[in-house]
Amino acid sequence: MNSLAFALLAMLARKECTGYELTKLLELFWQAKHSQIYPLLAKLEREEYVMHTYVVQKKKPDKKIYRITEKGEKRLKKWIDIDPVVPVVRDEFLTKVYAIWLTDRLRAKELFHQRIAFFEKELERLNQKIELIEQEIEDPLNMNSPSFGRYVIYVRKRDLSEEEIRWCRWVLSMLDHKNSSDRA
Amino acid sequence: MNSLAFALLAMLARKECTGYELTKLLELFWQAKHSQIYPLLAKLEREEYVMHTYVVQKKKPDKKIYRITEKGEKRLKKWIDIDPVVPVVRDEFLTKVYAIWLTDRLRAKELFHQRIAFFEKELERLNQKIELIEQEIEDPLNMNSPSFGRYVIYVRKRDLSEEEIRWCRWVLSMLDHKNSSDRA
DNA sequence: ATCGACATGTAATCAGTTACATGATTTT
DNA sequence: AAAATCATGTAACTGATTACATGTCGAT
Repeated sequence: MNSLAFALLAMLARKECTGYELTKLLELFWQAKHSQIYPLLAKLEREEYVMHTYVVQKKKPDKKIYRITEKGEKRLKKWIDIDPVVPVVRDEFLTKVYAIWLTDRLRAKELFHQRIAFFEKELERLNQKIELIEQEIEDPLNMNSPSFGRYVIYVRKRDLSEEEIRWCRWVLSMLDHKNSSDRA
Repeated sequence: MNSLAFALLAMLARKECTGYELTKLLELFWQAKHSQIYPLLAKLEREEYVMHTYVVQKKKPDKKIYRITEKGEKRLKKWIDIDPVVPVVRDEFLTKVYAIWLTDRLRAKELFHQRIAFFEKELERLNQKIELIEQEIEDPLNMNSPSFGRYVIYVRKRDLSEEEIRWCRWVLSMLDHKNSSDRA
């Protein structure tokens, strides 16, 4: 049972999903390709943490709807009680920022402008999602609601995106004001 | 040449390091164990992106000090010009938050209190680092300074840590006020 | 006396990505 | 006519972690 397995269980505890749906829903906090998810779902089923029903469709490919089992929910609950491991972040952008003194000011500014553009698009998407949840769920801020976690995670992502943009603008202002001596 | 290879080059472009030092310095934006770093340094050396000098020590184990080569710096500069891939974040804490409705309020609060404690310790460490850079480097906000990137990355991490703490406190306030009906 | 810092490496395993494979329907 | 969405899977490879291996010095 690895972290991804628990991420799948956490998703399925809230609502039943196909592997295809899980791949997309998981992007919120644990990126994984379908090639990793399908075999893992099969493994979780062999170990009786999840089960599926096969649904035949005519206009679309057939699908497997997965549900969490009693055993799966118990396992998940027990896992929540042990302390989470430290987060891992791997971001190529930061490596480029680290080495930015090797570049010229133009490329430096471009890098940050692109980053801002990326997070502004993210912001828009996240705000839409948040509004949608607020409309659909009667009380997403009641922690007994299965949507509580999902809701606050979206809010977190929005807040952090906004902070990231603020930081980018701050760096850009430094890039504009401070550098009279540009080697390039 | 993978992302980690460029992270190593970016580090070595700023200053020469041993593999041991790189392992620790890298934590700032790309976590990797020494078992991944040592073989990769050897590979980068075979490909002439870095070179090392062997230093014999008496009170400590001997070490290899790595430096970036001309070829390495050229390769790194070229890489900065291509667009960074999207960041990957994998954080078990968020999976637990997603599934928090399955737990009782006590555990929920504990989870967020622990998270706050973790980031407060981080904050302290980061602020110390930032102060140190401000003392040591005459003008860290000049983008021609090899410490520019390092400096702004520390500031970013501090800002994001503060935002994370604010968000945790917000969730905690929800956990306190909103839940009259607790199943546990 | 035990633990952490310094320092480098390999082997085995696990996790994650890319590519291969198929195929209907809907949108551009 | 081409691309995107839906839908599931396997194979090959690359990236990352854990465990094995060694050894001194200084601090507690």
